[in-house]
Amino acid sequence: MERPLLEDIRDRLEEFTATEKRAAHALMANYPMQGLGTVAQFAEAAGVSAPTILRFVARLGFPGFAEFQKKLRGELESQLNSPLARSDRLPAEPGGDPLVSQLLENVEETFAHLPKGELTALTKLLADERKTLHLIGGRFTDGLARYMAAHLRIVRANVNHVAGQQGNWLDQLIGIGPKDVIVVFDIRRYQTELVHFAEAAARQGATVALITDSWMSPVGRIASFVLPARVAVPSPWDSSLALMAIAEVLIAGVTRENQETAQERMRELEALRNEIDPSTEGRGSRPDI
Amino acid sequence: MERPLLEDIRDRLEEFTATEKRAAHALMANYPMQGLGTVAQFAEAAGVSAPTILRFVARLGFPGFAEFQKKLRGELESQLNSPLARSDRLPAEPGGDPLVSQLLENVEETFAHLPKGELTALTKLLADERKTLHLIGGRFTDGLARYMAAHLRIVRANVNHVAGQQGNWLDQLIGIGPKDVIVVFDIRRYQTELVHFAEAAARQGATVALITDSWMSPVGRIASFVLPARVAVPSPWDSSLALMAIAEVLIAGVTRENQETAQERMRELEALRNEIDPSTEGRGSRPDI
DNA sequence: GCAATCCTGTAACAAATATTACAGAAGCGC
DNA sequence: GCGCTTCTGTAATATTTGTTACAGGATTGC
Repeated sequence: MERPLLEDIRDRLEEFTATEKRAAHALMANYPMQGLGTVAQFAEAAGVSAPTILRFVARLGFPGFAEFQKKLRGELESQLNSPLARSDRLPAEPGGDPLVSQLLENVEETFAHLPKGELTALTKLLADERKTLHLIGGRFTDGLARYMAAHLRIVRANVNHVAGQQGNWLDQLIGIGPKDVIVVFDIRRYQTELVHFAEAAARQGATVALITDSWMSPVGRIASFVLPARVAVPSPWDSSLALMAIAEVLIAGVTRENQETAQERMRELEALRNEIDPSTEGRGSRPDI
Repeated sequence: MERPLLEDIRDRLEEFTATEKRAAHALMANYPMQGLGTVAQFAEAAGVSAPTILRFVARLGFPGFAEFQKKLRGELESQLNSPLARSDRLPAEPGGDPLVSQLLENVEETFAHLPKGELTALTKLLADERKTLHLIGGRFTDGLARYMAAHLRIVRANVNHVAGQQGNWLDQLIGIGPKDVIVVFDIRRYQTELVHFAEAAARQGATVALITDSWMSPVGRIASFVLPARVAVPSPWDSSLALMAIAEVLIAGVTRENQETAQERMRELEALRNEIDPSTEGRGSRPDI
């Protein structure tokens, strides 16, 4: 991240003219709000003329007042979106809804108790491009497997989402062996088909990783990695939110492990996309894929 | 001290017109920064015209945009000058993984800003069994649509997940009309196909509900319900966790609204299951389906 | 079905703001 | 002390922004 403008101004104070110093002091005294009004307001607060403010801003390296304000806004937005700032703005109870509170607590508790070594080891395994990944979920968790596969196949090769009719899953066991990794999402009610699939894959030498609830899917018996999540909420349903959070952390971890390959693949995808639809070029700063 | 404008807006949401609601959502999603730019910028973010923003501001009780901005500036200055905010300006080490912290913040922030009335109204609409629900997502959010559909079709009839090749989506527009509700999951990069599908459905009289990110999918222009979620995390990816949390709250809400019908359907499903596989009977205390 | 009312966007206009040109003052070097 | 350079504010201009008028579409009530 770029250093805050405030630090830059403080370091360069001695190179300013007398009136530029007054502008700098006025800004520092009420940072960043003083710079977010008009040139005239800033000038009045500093006791100088409007063109002097513009010269000050130009000396800081901005082509115009608008760019200067853009920088201040960016800093302010980052600050406002930090955790501490947010707690000051609203009551501590997010919405006061017990369901929402429990959802948050589930995610929080899940990561508080998740073995870091297990998470790190699984991340590295999933980042290993010599392996082929197969992601599979049950009736309610297939969306998570699908979500994770959609992301991983962008940052690495050989990612397969085991989809379609459950009766056809066994077809996809053909050729599975020690170079394969099976990632299973399975929460109550555990699905017998998932257990069978995972057991068969393990017999053929594949590594099995399980993302499940606290009561442990039967797949846990043969899995090399088990990541349990809190799913209980005041509702007739179990919540998959914490499993989703685990999936996102794994996705981010694999992307970080394979940073160069990931960026290469994203560029290729972007190039393909621009061939198909050039109007989407240059939309955002993060990987627009 | 005067109550924050944010709370005032949230409480008065139901008295706003459709476009004023969009202005309110846009402001709430990026409060207060969204209101500190120009009328044109605010209008673009909300997907409405500049005069609509001025009408919105007038309805809030401000004689002009300048007074509205003055109010926002005052709140922001108070916040920046509070001890908590000042301590945030110092370097701080977040406890634990910054990614996990941000995931939690996103969910927390999403529900802190989510309008309760909007959420309640959408829950009731989704619970209305005279309606047919169609859930649709993009490349990364299809899993969420799938997840929500898998739950809803257990507690009510007439739930359709719009799946398959995007080229075939238009087929599913046949027969869609005022009795249909389209639930769209769309985050950056917004998919043109989703926009087209939603626009076509709206033209045919369907109600459109959008679950999106803070920057508002273009679907927001024609949606009757908009639920924005925080998606930014310290990763090359956007996070869908907060959208997932919204989906879970809606699922729980619809289940609560249709409690008797839901229990009836769950019993029927359990009976069907026991005909096929009696060994699973009586496994758990919650609806085992 | 029609009239009245409300909502909304477009276009035009008024007002505000950012920027530039220019001239006077101040400072510095010879 | 003078000439040159730099600094600075005023005024003018260009540009941007806020606001209003108006017209078309949607909604509602009779």
